[in-house]
Amino acid sequence: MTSTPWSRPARGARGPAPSHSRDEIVDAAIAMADAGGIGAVSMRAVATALGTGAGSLYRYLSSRDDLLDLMADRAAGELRPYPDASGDWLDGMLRVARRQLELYRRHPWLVDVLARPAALGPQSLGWFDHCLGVLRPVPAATAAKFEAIAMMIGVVSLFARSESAGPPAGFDGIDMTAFPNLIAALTTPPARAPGRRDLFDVTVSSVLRGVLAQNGGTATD
Amino acid sequence: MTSTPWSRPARGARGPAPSHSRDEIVDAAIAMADAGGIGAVSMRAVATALGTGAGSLYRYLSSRDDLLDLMADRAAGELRPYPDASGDWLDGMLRVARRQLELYRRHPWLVDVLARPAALGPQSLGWFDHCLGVLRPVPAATAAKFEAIAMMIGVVSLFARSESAGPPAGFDGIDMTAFPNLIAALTTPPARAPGRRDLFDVTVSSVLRGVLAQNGGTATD
DNA sequence: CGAAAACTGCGAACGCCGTTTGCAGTTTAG
DNA sequence: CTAAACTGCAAACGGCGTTCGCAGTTTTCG
Repeated sequence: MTSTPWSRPARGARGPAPSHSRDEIVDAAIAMADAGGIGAVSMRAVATALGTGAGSLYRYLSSRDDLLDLMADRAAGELRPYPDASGDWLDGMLRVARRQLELYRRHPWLVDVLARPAALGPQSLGWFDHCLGVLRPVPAATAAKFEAIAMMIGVVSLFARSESAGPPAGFDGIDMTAFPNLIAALTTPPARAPGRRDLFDVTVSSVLRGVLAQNGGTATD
Repeated sequence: MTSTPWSRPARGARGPAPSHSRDEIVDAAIAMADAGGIGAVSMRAVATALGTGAGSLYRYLSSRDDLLDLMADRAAGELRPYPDASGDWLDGMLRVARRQLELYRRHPWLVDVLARPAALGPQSLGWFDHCLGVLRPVPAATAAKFEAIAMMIGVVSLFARSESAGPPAGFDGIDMTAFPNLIAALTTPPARAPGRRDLFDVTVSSVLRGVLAQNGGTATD
């Protein structure tokens, strides 16, 4: 029913050879997303870049969501090779998180694609498997590890989003006198540029420690 | 140029009295979003619910984004009255965070609306002001407090998103033998339902402590 | 008072989107 | 050699946000 793109073969065995391929389409789509955001990735635009019509893409993909899933998994492949998993598990996860943040910086559209319910592909699963390997020495339940990884993904995407977002819109036409704390905060000059990298490490570490430290690994694992 | 809905008057002073109002439109839009998600809020659908045409809404709103901003600020108003700000600041922020999570549960579309660059309205600013008040006793720089609040918003939205999201899609057509850690994790029976509330509190506390504890409040504030 | 200006609602239209469909041509299976 | 299964492609469908023009209503001002 709800088949993922990886469960369907790339082509049949009867007709003429296809002029394009899934990989080629995904390449073009990623290039457009890198340049103009995920909103620039329309079936018509991708098809035009490939010199064909929008409807022709449906010979290779079952929907636009399908394409986005393929794009996400392709991008996840860029996380290879995975950082060293030996040593302290927290350091290992921090290396993973930093590498993931770099990926989000390289492909800001990934944040939007992952915010939507997505089908996991082999690259994403491989990355997930690596994370579980890093967390192997941690004496926590499996469910807790899953949640820790999910939270790490979320925190990384939060940083990526805040980096690519502009300053908050101005407060035109709003009476500010009712917000004394806000006025006080905004009128004080910004002390200095906060260490973004430190904040990232601190936050990721805090979340991982918080989620995984609540109790020992009972049950099965 | 990029005027917010709050900087534009609700109506002029010359023509006939309007048949509708911004509040009425926002009410209808929120009702539709609660029922069918943010995707169900189309200009045509909202207009139909009000017994008029899609184009007529542009007498009250300058765009659909405008409507979403108004919806978000209306929802933020539901956070009033704000929880007690006295006592330990971490407890105070936890109360704020829990109340915010309840709001997200009541209006799941809020997560999607806030993920997009939004214009802050008076209700949102009032809530922000309250947060700054709770954080007043914390000896940290203003920028750090802003980042702490932003991170708290992000973490709360992560929890809200994970609650409303279904289980991850199956792995049809993917060779699993390459992911030994994943297999091991999936074949172990789930120990027991994890304490979601505890996880929420722990995570929010971890993030706030992590972001705000890195150094004393130097500089001006 | 009367004319001009500024507003109102509204239906039609524009350009974009994802997707479906039908048709003509090509390759393979039996 | 026929029939099935595939290919590319252009047209069309329904939906979207938004714009535009028109007719009617209310206010302002000479």
